[in-house]
Amino acid sequence: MDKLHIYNTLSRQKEEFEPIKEGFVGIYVCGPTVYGDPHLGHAKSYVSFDVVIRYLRYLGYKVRYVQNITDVGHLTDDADQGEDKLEKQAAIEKLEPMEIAEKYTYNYFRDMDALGVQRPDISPRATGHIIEQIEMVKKLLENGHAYETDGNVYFDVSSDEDYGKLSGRDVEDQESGARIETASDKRSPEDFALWKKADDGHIMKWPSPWGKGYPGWHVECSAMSTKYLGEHFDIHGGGMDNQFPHHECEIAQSEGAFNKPFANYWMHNNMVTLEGQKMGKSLGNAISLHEFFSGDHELLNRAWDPQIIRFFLLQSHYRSTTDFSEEALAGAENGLRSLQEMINTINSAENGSANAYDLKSLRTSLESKLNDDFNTAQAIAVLFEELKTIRKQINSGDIPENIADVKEFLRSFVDDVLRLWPQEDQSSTGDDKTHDLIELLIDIRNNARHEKNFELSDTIRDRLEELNIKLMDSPEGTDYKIVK
RNA sequence: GGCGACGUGGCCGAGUGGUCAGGCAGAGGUCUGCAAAACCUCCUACGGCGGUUCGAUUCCGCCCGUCGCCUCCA
Repeated sequence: MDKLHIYNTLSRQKEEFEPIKEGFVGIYVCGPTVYGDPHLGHAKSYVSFDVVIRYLRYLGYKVRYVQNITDVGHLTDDADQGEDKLEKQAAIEKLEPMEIAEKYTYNYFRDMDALGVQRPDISPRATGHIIEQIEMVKKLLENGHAYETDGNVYFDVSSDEDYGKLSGRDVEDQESGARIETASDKRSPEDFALWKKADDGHIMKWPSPWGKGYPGWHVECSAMSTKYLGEHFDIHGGGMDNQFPHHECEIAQSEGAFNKPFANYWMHNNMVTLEGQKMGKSLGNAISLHEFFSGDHELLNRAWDPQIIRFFLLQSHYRSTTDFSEEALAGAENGLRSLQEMINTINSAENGSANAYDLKSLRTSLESKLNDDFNTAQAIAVLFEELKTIRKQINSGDIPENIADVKEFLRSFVDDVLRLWPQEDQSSTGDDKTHDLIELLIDIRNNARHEKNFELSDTIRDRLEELNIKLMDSPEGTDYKIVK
């Protein structure tokens, strides 16, 4: 595809992307509720959208990326009965709710940084936008889409003909089988809370025209996306599990308050399983990202470099489910290393004089893959094939005359967009003394080899390998690399 | 019960109505004192049963299975 196409959940098909304002993209992605450490599901979602953002920028768009931090209003249970997740965790950890929010916001960014996820341009907190949320609720009341009962304000779903258009649901069909525990003051079970009255035990509460209370979960996204991206913007993203009810409610609120379309394109990433099973605390397999990075979990045999997890995720499509297992990750690790070896070889090639490599077709081919709803899996396949070809040329001594352009392009694509560039100068690599010492040992070993003292030469090689220093002989001499 | 997605070779995973995904693992070979790396070659799958078609893994129907949502979740 020569133009960017995005699968739009609203239409259930791929559509050519056309921004509202030429050259600019406003995108909102649902962020985390900060009451626990991020896990593989977060990784899938935010790595997926990271590539979306990076690729939009690569294409030359000026992007404003907004991703909320939910620190109030998200309930543990039924939207009417549950406890606030932050307050519940605060009780467990014996901390203030805002301490919980700070702690897990910190952990969230720490782990996302490790995965190479670019930070959003704006990370608005729900608690920092109570006024905006109250204003939004007032508008909905004025427009007849909401009603107040005894300090609670609910959205009146029956007032919105379009309700269900995103998730393809028909409100009337939802009753049977679903657990219904309607709060007594709601007119209809599908109505949802915009503002909740706080009882005395509630810590996080604010004054409002309806008394002291706190905002409903869905309204924060409507209020904050509007504040930073406008009432009508380009792309809204999030996990598939949020399609209903969260995103459906956002649309209802925003379109009900402003009487204009909300987001043009809705993107949803698919879910993650672990060894074929859904992850969940009750199943005992909810491993946090931090535990993956450190290997510190009883279900894990070893630590997994964040970049391996990123690569593994990008090898599948964001709209497919991803099943994690250590076996699959090990395969991904070898694949990633081999890809990065190719990049290193190409990147260290000197200027050449052989026929130019057809960079334009590589570029076109890679772009066409990402233009097709961000098909990173195919883009990576193209990279494997093409980089292998380039390396072959370099190894045979025919370095293309445009090798500098090739390097520059790889930087912009593999590093800036996919973020799979080889990690440079890790730990001991950059140390000059270490380098000199290894070279010294290589010299000694090569002398031994000339004298056919293979016992000594092999000892040197084996002992270095024990130190994770791998020697590679070639007709041009001996090279080494430090492996992790 | 309702809505939706999916089922690809040992593993992970794209994709398509009729020549190829790709990666990992494995096998053989070239090179090497040996190994590693690199290079060459091989391993040719599409849940089951029907239907449409000259031809289906790709379209349709049914069945089986897995997963998601319908209630908090990326």
